[in-house]
Amino acid sequence: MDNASKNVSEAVILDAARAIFTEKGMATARMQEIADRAGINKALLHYYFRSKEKLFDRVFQEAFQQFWPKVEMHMNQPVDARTVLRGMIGIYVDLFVERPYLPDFIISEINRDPARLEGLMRDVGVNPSLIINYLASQIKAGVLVEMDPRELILNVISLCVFPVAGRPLVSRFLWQNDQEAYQQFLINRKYTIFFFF
Amino acid sequence: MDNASKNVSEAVILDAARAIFTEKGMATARMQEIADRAGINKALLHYYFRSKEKLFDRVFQEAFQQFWPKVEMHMNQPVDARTVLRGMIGIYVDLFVERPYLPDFIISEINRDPARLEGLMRDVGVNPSLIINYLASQIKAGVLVEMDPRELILNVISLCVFPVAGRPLVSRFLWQNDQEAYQQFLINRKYTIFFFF
DNA sequence: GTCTATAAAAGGATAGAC
DNA sequence: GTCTATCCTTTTATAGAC
Repeated sequence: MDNASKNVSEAVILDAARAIFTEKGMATARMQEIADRAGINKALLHYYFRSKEKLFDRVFQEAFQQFWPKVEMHMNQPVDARTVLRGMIGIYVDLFVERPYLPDFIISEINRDPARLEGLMRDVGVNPSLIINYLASQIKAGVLVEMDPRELILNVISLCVFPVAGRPLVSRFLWQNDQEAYQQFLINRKYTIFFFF
Repeated sequence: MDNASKNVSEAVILDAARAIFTEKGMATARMQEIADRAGINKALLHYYFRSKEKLFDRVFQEAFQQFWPKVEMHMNQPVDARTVLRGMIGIYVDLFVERPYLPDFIISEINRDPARLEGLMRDVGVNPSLIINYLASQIKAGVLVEMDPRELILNVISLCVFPVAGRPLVSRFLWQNDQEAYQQFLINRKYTIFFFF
């Protein structure tokens, strides 16, 4: 199909779909709402993407990719492991400041259909053993705290993800709904999380 | 209404609704599926609880209560703060081993409708300042690590919640889908999380 | 490629018999 | 209290004109 012949480009639709899907999830999102946001008609959605499911798949794969930051780049730099770790935390904190709905979106939809994972990992080209082996060697060398490397990764991600995914809960319970203060706290996490390791 | 006149008790329906709602969430859950699981007819669901929304509210309030463990009990015991903290971690680990869908259920539904929080906190009688003040005094006394008490609580809960909420993701990525090993790891967290503090 | 109008399906809710 | 049958609304998906 010729791209020049498309007036409302796929990109416009995908932007709208991304916003609605990540905020509401597959089950709650409505095709009508996506069409409205894209400034087009419902029928046109089905013209570009045959079904809600197919549109969702596109959006979700892109979101899943975001969630697996390219930490491999950092690993090859001539810096020590603590700097790599600091960089990884920074990537997540920045990502979630920009896209706060991402964590709960990924978690919920994977829980809804875990079988989806296999295809995603293949398509996105994820290779966890790279980072695990790197951390293992650095731990053995005494550069990082003594800990199972998988547990190290899991702890870092836990500390990055939950404060964002559980934001309404946490900001209400612990910050008395002071959204400014909580937002600042989340940004500062770039440094405070690192103190643990 | 007379309880003796009920053959299929509310409890049976609530058990079924709890299982379906916590696993699939409000939007994905189907009244038909809840009825099937309870071994009854769809119409009977509406007889006991007028609507899906009302049935969901009952289930969700009960789930929300579970999520706010009664740590106040522990605080009044003549034990040091580190023991209280260890007890709090144990409560969460045990709860999530028993009800693994709880964390994502709470997080997702609160994100879907944050306004719900106010009513819930009133009904359940939550008072966060109790535990915050207790931890603050213990930190000042040097019993616990130097840290904003709210951040301390948030970190503990993050480390307890994410490994469960993100289980399919984490067990596939980092444990190569070895469910037995991952389950054992989750149980062991009762001790490993505590090492951080 | 984009629209209006409409079909088709799914799912929550009610009527009425027993 | 429990069931079968049915209604009604919502929402996805398609037909067909321009």
